[in-house]
Amino acid sequence: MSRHGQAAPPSFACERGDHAECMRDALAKAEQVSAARGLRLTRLRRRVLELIWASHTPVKAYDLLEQLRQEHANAAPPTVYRALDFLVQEGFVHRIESLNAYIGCDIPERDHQGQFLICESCGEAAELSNPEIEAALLETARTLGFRLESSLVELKGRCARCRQSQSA
Amino acid sequence: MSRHGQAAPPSFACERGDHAECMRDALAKAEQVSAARGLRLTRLRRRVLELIWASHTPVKAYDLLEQLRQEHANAAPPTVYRALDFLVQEGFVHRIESLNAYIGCDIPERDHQGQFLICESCGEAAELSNPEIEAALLETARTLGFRLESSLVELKGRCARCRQSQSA
DNA sequence: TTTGAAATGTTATAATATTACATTTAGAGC
DNA sequence: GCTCTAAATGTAATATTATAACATTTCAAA
Ligand SMILES: [Zn+2]
Ligand SMILES: [Zn+2]
Ligand SMILES: [Zn+2]
Ligand SMILES: [Zn+2]
Repeated sequence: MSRHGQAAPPSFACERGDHAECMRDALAKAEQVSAARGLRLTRLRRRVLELIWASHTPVKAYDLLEQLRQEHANAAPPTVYRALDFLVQEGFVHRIESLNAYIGCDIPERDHQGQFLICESCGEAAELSNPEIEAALLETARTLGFRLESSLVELKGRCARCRQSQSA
Repeated sequence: MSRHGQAAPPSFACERGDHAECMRDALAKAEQVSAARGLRLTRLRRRVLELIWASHTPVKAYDLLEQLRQEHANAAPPTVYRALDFLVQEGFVHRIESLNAYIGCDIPERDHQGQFLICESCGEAAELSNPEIEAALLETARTLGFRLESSLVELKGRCARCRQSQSA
């Protein structure tokens, strides 16, 4: 239920009609996880997380800053970068390196790195966790005697919806 | 032959004793490929490529700029960024997104995206092209109806040599 | 030899991120 | 409740990375 239209394929990134639901769930989970870990999800950090989830596409630090300033006159770059550091550190958001942008993660309780599909047409990004990709990465590292600490996978192209709606 | 020491494992990135050889080969290949494609590998572009190959680790744009300035007083940011744009575009170098840095590619004749292993201890980076990783990425994209245009894989950790020499 | 496109020069500025130090806040222990 | 401390935030300055805009030069094709 709660689909946008009849014929359009679902968004690959968020299939719910109401993205605000995603946000509420994410914030609730962030509260939970923070409590469990003894972290301080302060008003500021929570608000930054909320602003990130409010967007359908990955958000840039200075866009967050601009939004913050409207409700918090003395917000400055460190304000947002510190909040982002915390949120990334704890897995509530991922940084997408190829975009210098941030996106919420809906499974912060699981320790992992993001793998992303990014549509260059609509700008949406979807997180994957494909065990085959992970296995191939681990195996490659192992073969080369490399101790893998972190991995970054960012795939760009066009999502199904954009291909369909734009004749390609 | 041409090994560095007795017991040390070879560098995972460049196993030749003389890295200058890598550079000479890369420049010769760049000349070849440029001629074949009707490209202008100008003195400036060639020099930037040479500076990139001269380093054992990925090089940052402003480090290149600083080096260029010593022999070319009016070098400015656009000087280096334009050369880099050309070199990346034509596949002579890859950009490593997670480092904001550039590294030479020794197979510019083959159209591909880099996949990298990056040692966080010695800073060296090695390009891979693991067909299993590629297959897993393609398959994932296909399954989601995504038309894949480019992919980015950057793996960080510690190389065999660093693990051995630093007791881990 | 003209001439037009590509490359480079030049200046300025945009976009992204961090350092350093001061102040405030929130919770632990009393 | 107080006190103390560590964490979080405020604040100013600056570092790093990258691009825009327009002028000039170079180079090869016609
Ligand atoms: Zn995630
Ligand atoms: Zn799309
Ligand atoms: Zn390559
Ligand atoms: Zn190493």
